[in-house]
This record gives sequence, structure tokens and C-alpha cells, in this order.
Amino acid sequence: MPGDLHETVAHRLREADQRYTTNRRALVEVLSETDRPLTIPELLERRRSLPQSSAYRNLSILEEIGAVRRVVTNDNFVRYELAEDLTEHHHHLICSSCGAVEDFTVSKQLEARLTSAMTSVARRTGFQPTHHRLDLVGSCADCS
Amino acid sequence: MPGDLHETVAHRLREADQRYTTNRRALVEVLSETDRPLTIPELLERRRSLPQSSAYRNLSILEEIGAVRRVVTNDNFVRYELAEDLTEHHHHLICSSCGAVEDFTVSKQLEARLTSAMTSVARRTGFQPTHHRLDLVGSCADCS
DNA sequence: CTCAGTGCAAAGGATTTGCATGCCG
DNA sequence: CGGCATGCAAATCCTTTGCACTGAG
Repeated sequence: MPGDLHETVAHRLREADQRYTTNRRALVEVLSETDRPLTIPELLERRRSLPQSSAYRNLSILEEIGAVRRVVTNDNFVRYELAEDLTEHHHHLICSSCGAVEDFTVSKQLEARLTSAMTSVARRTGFQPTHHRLDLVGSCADCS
Repeated sequence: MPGDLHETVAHRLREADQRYTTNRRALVEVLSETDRPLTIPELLERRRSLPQSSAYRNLSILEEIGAVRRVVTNDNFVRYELAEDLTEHHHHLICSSCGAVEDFTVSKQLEARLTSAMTSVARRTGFQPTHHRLDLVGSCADCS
């Protein structure tokens, strides 16, 4: 699916009459270099030249066009990661002590069960699910 | 497990050298009367006499002693619900359009599988999970 | 050239905190 | 009485926005 990451993002931006500018490319690059969602401060630290307001603004645009995903956990920082169709379906380990977030995956079998449970809930409730979110909350290796 | 809700909360507060005051009881009451997590504005609306700062302060205390749980979703509002050991294990339907949050449950069988997956991830990663979080994100009946 | 994108600084808004007062134990 | 809890208002801090400038197409 990924093909060429930047090309895909550029294409989605063009569809929305948006440009793939230096700042936007920088964001995508940073996110593609890490294996966990990053907070805005973390992003800014990795691209010192990027102004905060551009980060916020471009991340919402990249989210709108489906290039990145906004990840909300328990602390007061929003995090961003590449959209799952540009990477891989995964879940998060959330440390309730220090707030750290790591990625992990589960078996295809369990995923399949989750998906079917989702469908059945949709039938029962009239809710139209677009995706599910399975996180483990606890204490990371450093904190325990 | 619930036994007497207020007695349990009062007991947990005492353990932490805290009092079960009128304000705290009001919060627990409101949360026990609803079947979904509430935002602070929603809580204040249901107990007009409760000052905002008391709500914030007491909710964090109630969270610390394990009487309520802080629920973070995709919008900019934190929500609170009674702790699961005072109610029942459940999950959330999160509407990405209007932000509404509803409770739902899945089969014991699926829960068991989730729990065992959790254990295996813990073994692989050194992460100590305290609980899991399974949410469905999508569009609620009103929005779709 | 034109207009989307940029960057600075100021505004916004949920949440937190300082402090004087009230009240439970 | 003593100290926790309260409530008001002011402060915090992440995030958003206004506006004049810049640069991509």
C-alpha cells in the first residue's frame, strides 16, 4: 500500500487543492522516521526550523486529507502518526505514569474478531464505525 | 461488586485521608445517574450549585482514589465516568462528527481473548498493562 | 503575478492554582 | 481549634487565529 509515501501524500493534497510544501514534507518525514506517535513539542524538536503555528496548521490539514492521524491519550498532549493506510494497522501502549506511547500489533485472528464484533455492535446500535481503537494502558518498562 | 456505591467511595476517600464532602457526593451521584461519561460542562449543568473549580479539583481527587475514571476522546473535552469496579467493564462508541460518547459492551468471550492478548503483549514488551481500552470511532445514529 | 502558505505574536479556551474564608472532625 | 475543603478570580498552557509577508506554480 505505501508505494512511495511522499508521492501518495502529494497526490492526496493535490486532490484537495493543496500543495506539498517544505513544511508539510518535513512533518511527513519526521513522522515516517519514528515508530510511535509524536507530540507537537517532539515534532518541533526534530525540525527546529519549523514554527509551531505551521506545525499545528499543517497537521490539521494533513489529517483532513487522511495523511496523518491525531492520537489522543491520557495526558494533555495531542500526538500525530502517519495514517494507517500509509503504514500498518497497530495499537498503542500508553503509560499512565509518564505518558509514553508505543506501538504494538496483535494477531490477524484477534483483529478479525474485533472487526466482526464491531459489525455486530453497529447493527445493534445504529452507530457507523469507521475504525476501532484498542489500547493497553499501564506502566511502561521504564516506569515499573 | 458495587455494594453501596457511596459507602465504597467514602471508604476509599477515608483510606486516603480525604473526606466525602457534599461536593464530592454530588459528583458521584451525577455520574451514577448516567450511562455515559460526562464532560465537566455537562456535570456543572446537572448540579448548578457546584463551582467549576470544585468540580475539577474533586474529580482529580476522585480519580486518584479510584472512584472515577478520566476518559479522553477526540474532542477537546475531558470526560468522567464512575470507575469500572463500581459499575461494569464497558467500552465507548465515539462519534467523530459531534463528539458524542456512548457506552457499549462486548461478549465475555471476546473480552477473554483481549485479556489474553494483553498478557502476551506484556510478556513481549515489558509493559505492565492495568487495563485495556477498546473504542469504536465512527458516526453516531444522529450524525449519519 | 496571484493566492495558498508562512511566521510572528496575540488571542482563545479548557484546566489549574493562589488565597482568604468556611466548615468538618 | 486545626486543617481540609471551598469558591472566586487570576494565571497557565496547549492550541488557534489575525495579519502582513513570502514563495510556489
